[in-house]
Amino acid sequence: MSVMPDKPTLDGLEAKWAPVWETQGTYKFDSTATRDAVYSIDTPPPTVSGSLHVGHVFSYTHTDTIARFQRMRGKAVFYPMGWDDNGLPTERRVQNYYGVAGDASLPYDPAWKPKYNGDVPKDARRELISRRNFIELCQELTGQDELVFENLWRTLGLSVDWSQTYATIDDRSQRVSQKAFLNMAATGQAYQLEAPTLWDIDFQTAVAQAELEDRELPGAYHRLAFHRTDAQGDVFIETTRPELLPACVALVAHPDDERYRPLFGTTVTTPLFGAQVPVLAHPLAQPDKGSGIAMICTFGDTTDVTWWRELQLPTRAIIGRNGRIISDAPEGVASEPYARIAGKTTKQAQAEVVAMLTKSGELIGEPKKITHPVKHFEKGDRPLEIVTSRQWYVRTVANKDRLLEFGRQITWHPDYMRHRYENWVEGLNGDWCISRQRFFGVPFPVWYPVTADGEANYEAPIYADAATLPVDPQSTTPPGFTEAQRGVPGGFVGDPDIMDTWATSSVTPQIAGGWDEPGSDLFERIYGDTGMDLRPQGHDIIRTWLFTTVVKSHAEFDRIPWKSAAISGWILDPDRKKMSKSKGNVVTPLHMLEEYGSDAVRYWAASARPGVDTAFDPGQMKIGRKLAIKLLNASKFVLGITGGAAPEPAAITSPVDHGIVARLADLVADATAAFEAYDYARALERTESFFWNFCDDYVELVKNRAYDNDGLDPAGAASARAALSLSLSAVQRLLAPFLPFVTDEVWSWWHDGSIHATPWPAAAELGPKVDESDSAYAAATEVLGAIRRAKTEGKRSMRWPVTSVSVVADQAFLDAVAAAAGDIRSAGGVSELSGSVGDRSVTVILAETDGSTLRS
RNA sequence: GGGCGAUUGGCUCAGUUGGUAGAGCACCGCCUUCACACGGCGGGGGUCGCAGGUUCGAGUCCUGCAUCGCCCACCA
Repeated sequence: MSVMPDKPTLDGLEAKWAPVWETQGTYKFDSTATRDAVYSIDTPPPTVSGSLHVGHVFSYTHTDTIARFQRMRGKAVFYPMGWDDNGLPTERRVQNYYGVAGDASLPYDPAWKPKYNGDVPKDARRELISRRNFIELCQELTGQDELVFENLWRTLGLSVDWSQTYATIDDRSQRVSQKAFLNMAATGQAYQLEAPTLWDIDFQTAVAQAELEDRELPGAYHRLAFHRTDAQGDVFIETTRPELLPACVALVAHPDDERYRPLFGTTVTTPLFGAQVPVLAHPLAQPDKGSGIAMICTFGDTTDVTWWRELQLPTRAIIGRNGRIISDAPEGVASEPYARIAGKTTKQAQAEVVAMLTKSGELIGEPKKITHPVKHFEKGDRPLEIVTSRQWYVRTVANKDRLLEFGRQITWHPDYMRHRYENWVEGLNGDWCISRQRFFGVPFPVWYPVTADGEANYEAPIYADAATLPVDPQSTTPPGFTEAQRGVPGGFVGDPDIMDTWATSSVTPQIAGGWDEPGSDLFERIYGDTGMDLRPQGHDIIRTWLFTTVVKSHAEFDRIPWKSAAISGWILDPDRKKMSKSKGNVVTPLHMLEEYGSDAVRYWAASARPGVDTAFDPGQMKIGRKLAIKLLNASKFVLGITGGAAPEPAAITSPVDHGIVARLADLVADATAAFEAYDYARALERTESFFWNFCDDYVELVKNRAYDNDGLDPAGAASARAALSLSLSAVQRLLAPFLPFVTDEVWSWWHDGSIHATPWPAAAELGPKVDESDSAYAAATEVLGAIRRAKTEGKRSMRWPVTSVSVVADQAFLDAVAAAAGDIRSAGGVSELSGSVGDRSVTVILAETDGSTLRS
């Protein structure tokens, strides 16, 4: 127990209580609890290379209120924290922070040190360093970032068990990712394939469907003349990408399109490049697009890939991995015009092709300017291209039905978020490409034999032994080989790629739960046969993190990964635009916590309905701060009356006291049900509403009786004190998930031990519920309201005496008033209180003088 | 094109089995030392996006429409 200060304040409560929770292990997971006694949370690992913003504070607070509720309900809460330091965002941050770039061909230099530390001059050239040096820098910088994050989370009051942390690039995560991969490869759920792939020409890597986004870009329809080989004239197509003309392998129109039906099966010659291509029919061709007939290029977009595959067309690839036109013309394409675009970017090539077409007269009319959606890698700047490459894939399309069924098995909060998932799964048009041609990530635990003629044989991958994980095939050798055999005929090569960041994030339950750790039964306790309890996350990553986790859980366990998914909304600017850094309106979270106090910021976050996009609103934080201050003062006042004695429900005898307790019982039931349905916002709103009513009306009504200054009514005093104590205890605990700092402070004034380790209020502790008892309290409140109104209208203070109050009402109301008469007279300063039957009215007559002269 | 959500006082939002519209902020007025001026009390202010329908009765259920926002899609 700690001493109740004379002037309670919120200042310093974060610094006071966060260390206490740490040293007392308040949030430590009970690793002996069995699965049914555990509540496990698949915490989102924040991207440490990014900056924390109010959106993080917002959504992590939501999860924390749930964690705290479950803990008070008696569950052993497994609430870990992960750091997402894997992947491109970290690479980019390291490149900019240290002024370096990775180069896989360079040897490792153990003595190398970075020249800059976040102070890279604008004109500095990037120093090329080895992959291993680069990765060491990534680990160094993310280590620093993690400390900043942890500090913020502790200040915010997240009830995370800080002994349960992981990083998505640490050995454990790598081991789990690789083990999951090996298992999928063994069952055929993962496979490799040489095929056209979405490709980012700047990052020089394959990307997955889930990482695409459309961006509106200006473009133009170019009307081109293809020549019929039967000399019957020309066929006109419209294209936005004339530079792909040499990659054209066919024309295609809808099978029912009368205009082109006669042409099906014939051959035409491409303008400029003179290639012979067939005219074919396919139902994906849209008669109302352009001229209704399109050129198929290898590859302009994903539709081209579909046509190419389904019509079994040849390949004329002209775009290289760097986004430039490759040097050699494809088979059947005129080499002279091709030489003029070879080596150029697509943009330069387009200008050149248009110039040549104009000269040859095969460009009909002026290009028609349009804007159209173009596919981009969500983290990239230039449009994606499609290039043929060998990649690893995880099966999704073949499992659609099962994945949809899993989506229905998961309980979604709010429920309608389920549609996002279903929409995505139903729209899948290719398996999940999980390999990336990057540096910082989890390598594939795979080698390939090198044949006698020096080529890697991808058909016979050598998988790492699971017991040796994690492995980096670039620096370790497969069983039975020596390092000297690397890259030589008869030897081996390591798979050079790393996994998609989601390939690791999608096993966060396994990573956090120590799935692969010998001798650990943690995973059984937190996952077991049911999956974890909760996955909290944003709706923007349903198609990535949520979906891929379900995919992995399906592949490994054929089971949903968690019972519930709680989807948070976004933080919007006050003007309802999505908050973004580029607009310069991101508020620094730590500054915000310092300015308003952590409890106040948490109040703002918890006021938002689950899943609802919410405006950043300092006003709401001020209200939260007022609530916290009110709790300090009301607690001090009530404890001053009761002396901090434990509540004794049996002492409650007054109808007014029964009234507040009955309302309290309703509140407890309501808040509990709301929390069980993940509606923390409702639980908060109800509790807050009760609490203000308790302070403004109930406390005012009974405080004189509770003091019992003249000692005439000890039973009445005991009754009031018991109800005050009972209410205060319950309210403090009901607010604990939202305002952890101030509630532990006020709880410590009359209890040993943290409020956060105390049971959630239950109906049983409130004593037997007395029905109808609310009417005395309700009547008292109404009459007191009339008295206050009279004083306000008479421009008197609330302490001004009242000569008489006459209540006219039905008998039931009069009885209720009579039952509360003592409290009404005392609280209102009423000399005479009378009642008569009739239409309800309350007449208040104020005293002529306030009587202060008499008193003195 | 398909899907989802939102639309309630100036602002931000509640309104859970359909029963005469609520809160906070803002605004106006009143009240100061005895829990709280980081306070208390009171007041004004809304035909609940529009149009139909079901019902004794609809902010609440059904249909259609409008506006805004988001997700998805094979937009040559």
